Formats: sequence, C-alpha cells, structure tokens
Amino acid sequence: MAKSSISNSVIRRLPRYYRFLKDLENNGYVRISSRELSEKMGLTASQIRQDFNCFGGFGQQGYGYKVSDLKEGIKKILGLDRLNPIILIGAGNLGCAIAAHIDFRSKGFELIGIFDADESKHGQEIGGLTIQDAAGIEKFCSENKPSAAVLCIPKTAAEKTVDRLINCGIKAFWNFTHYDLFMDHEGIAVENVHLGDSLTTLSYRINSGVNDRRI
Amino acid sequence: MAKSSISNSVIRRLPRYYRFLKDLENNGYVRISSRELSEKMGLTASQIRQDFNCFGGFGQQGYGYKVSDLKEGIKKILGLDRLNPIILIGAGNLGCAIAAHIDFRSKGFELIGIFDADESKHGQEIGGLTIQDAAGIEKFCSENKPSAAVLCIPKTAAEKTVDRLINCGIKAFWNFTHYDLFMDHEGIAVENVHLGDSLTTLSYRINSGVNDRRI
DNA sequence: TAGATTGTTAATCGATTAACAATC
DNA sequence: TAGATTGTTAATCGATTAACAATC
Repeated sequence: MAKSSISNSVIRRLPRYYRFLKDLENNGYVRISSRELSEKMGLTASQIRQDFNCFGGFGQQGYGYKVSDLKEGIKKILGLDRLNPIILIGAGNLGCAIAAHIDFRSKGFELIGIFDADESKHGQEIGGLTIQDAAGIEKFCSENKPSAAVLCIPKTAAEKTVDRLINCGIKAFWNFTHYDLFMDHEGIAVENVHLGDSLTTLSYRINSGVNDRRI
Repeated sequence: MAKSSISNSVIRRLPRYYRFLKDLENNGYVRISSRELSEKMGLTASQIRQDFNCFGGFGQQGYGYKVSDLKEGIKKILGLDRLNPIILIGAGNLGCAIAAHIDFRSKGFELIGIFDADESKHGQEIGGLTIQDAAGIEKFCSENKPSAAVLCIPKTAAEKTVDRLINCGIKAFWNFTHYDLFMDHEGIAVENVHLGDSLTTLSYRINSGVNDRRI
C-alpha cells in the first residue's frame, strides 16, 4: 500500500537506489532480492522492503524485484522523466565546474542559462552556454520560465538574489552559498549543499577516531 | 556531563553551530541563550542544549552561553585547531574548483599537493600548487605524510586509487566520485559527497511538491 | 531575592529492525 | 507442492521534544 507522505530519510535514499539499479541493469541483472541488494548497498533487507513499499508493491513474493521495473518506478518517483529548466547564477570557480561537471539531464534538469554580475565574464562559453549579464535575469526568466536555480554566488549576495529569483518564478534552489537558505515561502524547495560543513565533519572524525560508515 | 559517544546527527550539526557562532561573534554578540540561537538556526532550544551537553557544560545557568567560549569549544571538538595535510587527486573541472574554492585551513586541513594522471596537466598551477604526475603519489606521501585525500577522479579509477592511497597511509577521504566508498578498513574515515544525489532529491521535491525545511 | 536559563531526566515521536503470514 | 521472498505488522532503537529542578 502506498504511503501518503514520504519521510525525508527515504527520499535521501532514493537517488542511491536508482544509481545502484542502473548499475545492476547495466551488469545484466534481471531480478534482485531485497537481501541481495542489501548486501551490495550496505543496508538491511528490511529497510529496503519498507522503503520500496512506501510507493506500493514493486516486488513479487517468492521472486524478488524486477530490476528494470523497479528502476523505472523510482525514476518516475524522482521526477527524472521530466526535464526542469534550471539556470545557474555565479560563474566563478565552483559555478563553472558545476556547469561543466554535473549531468543535469540525468538528474531531471536542463541547464538553460548561466549568469554572472562580473562584466569581464560575459560572453565566455561553458558547456555550450554563454555567460550572460546578471542584469538580464528577469527578462530571461519571463521568456524561458526556468523553474529552478543553482546558486554559486558569494554569501553576501545570496539573500537579495534569492528574493529576486523568487520574483522571477523560481521554485527550487540548489544552494552552494555559505548562506543557510531556509524557506518560509510556501512551495519553494531548497537543497543546501554545504561543502565546507562536509569537510569539517571529516576533520572531526580524523581527530576523534570515530568513523562513520553511513553513506 | 560529557557523553562518551557522539551520535552522527549531532556531529552533522556541529559545523553549522560553529558557523553561526563565528557570525554572532563578528556581529558583536557576547552571550546568547539557547532560545535565541534556536530562533536564528531553525532548531529547538531543547535540541541545542542537548547537543552542547554532549560535550559537557558550556553554559551558565541563568545566563546562557558565552559566544566566544562556545565557539572556541566547538572549534576544538571539530579539530579545527590543527591542520591535517591533505592531497587532491584529479585536477579536472571539479578538482580544480575545489582546490581554488574551498578554504581548507578554516576546515582543519592544509592542501599540500594536487595530482592528475593526465600528462598535459602537469605543471599547471592552481591556488599556489602545481599539478603533479599521479605516478609520484607514493614518493610524495612518504616524504610529506598527508593524512587525507580529496577524490575528484572518475568512478572507474576510484577503487584502485583508494587502495593505493591507503597503502600510502591516507586515513580520510573526501570522496566526490560516483563510487560509493564504504570503509571496512578500520580507522579510515570517509565523507561521500554525492552532488548528483543532492540534485536528484531536488527534482523529487519539485515534482512531489514536498519541500524540506531541513538544513 | 526574583528572574532567567541551563543541565538533565522523562515523554514522545519517528525510523529501523525483526518477525511472520501471505503468496508467487 | 516446497521454497523463496515479499508486504506488512509488531518490537526495538534512537533522536527529538517537553518539563522542571538546579543554580547563576
């Protein structure tokens, strides 16, 4: 029976299930049991069955899960059968690397514009897109209706830029700034990526000797 | 009373506490109560007091917490009063951006070497360091004893490289590859950063309309 | 002293694990 | 059919929240 509201813990595991299932399919797996998958992923079989059952029965009793059905099911749940137009704000080191390195399409997005306030960058090309003047964001959005934005700007510019982008109809933020974006705005999704915090926990674990097998 | 083993949930919140406390100090705060901090951070006061008490009493009853004492306390807990030498493997888009963009020192690390297998990159400079031939990793490690490594290499190279680095004495990995590194090796710390998974959850939340105020 | 706020215990909530009946 | 494995309920575990006595 499908659950009405999916917990955050489950949502965070879904992309990883999807990755593993793609891999299994590429390696010729047709079926897999929760036990076998649990061994490969370092989870319990029980958890895997609970997780999949949030979305209704994917499996067959006595048989297991059909890899490609399950993969396609999760793909749909994750919304990866659509492409959300996304823009990137801030074409510094990190912004450019994200633009060039991330495969947006396989994650449900299409990168359609890159913006920077720095004039000297305008016209430069990254991954097939030309860096545009940030002054033109409003015009671009009204014409192209992106639904999401990647923020690779300095902390100081974050708050203002977010307000501006919300006014332009942006509904989701992938936030790499050092500014903690918490969304009181109803219906706005935020994913804060704090690379610095991630590295800091590693410092803690080196020094405390505790290591975390969690993935 | 200080707790013997700190839960992962707490560890993940520590860097964020530290950031907020640095900010508060810069803004002239001398003291802060758990209630006031809870409002700024979007947590409950109860949780904050529980978290800080894992490490023994930082506060004063009736008064609150001294911002600079608390900040320094957490800094020490996180091991940020030391610098762990770290090397970066893979000087592609992402690797170069990480090298240039991350402030390693404030996170308890010092970047001391960058390596790439691609000959055409050798000798290039990034953030004051010269890209070296990956063939020289062993020699470099035996001379400079780095304790950690950033992995910005393709998935296919990940497993072998990790084995190699463990043989070189590396004790901690900041892993940006698409390879899920789980560490059976005792005493090795791993922090997997799956940027793709992070973006994928955003796709889910756009499509499901659920947005997550968690940070 | 009275007021404020911590440290800490107890209660609640949620997530994970275990168990097993249903069924392929 | 017998064996395997799911879907699902129940038990356990851990994390968060609430409450309040201690105390500055």
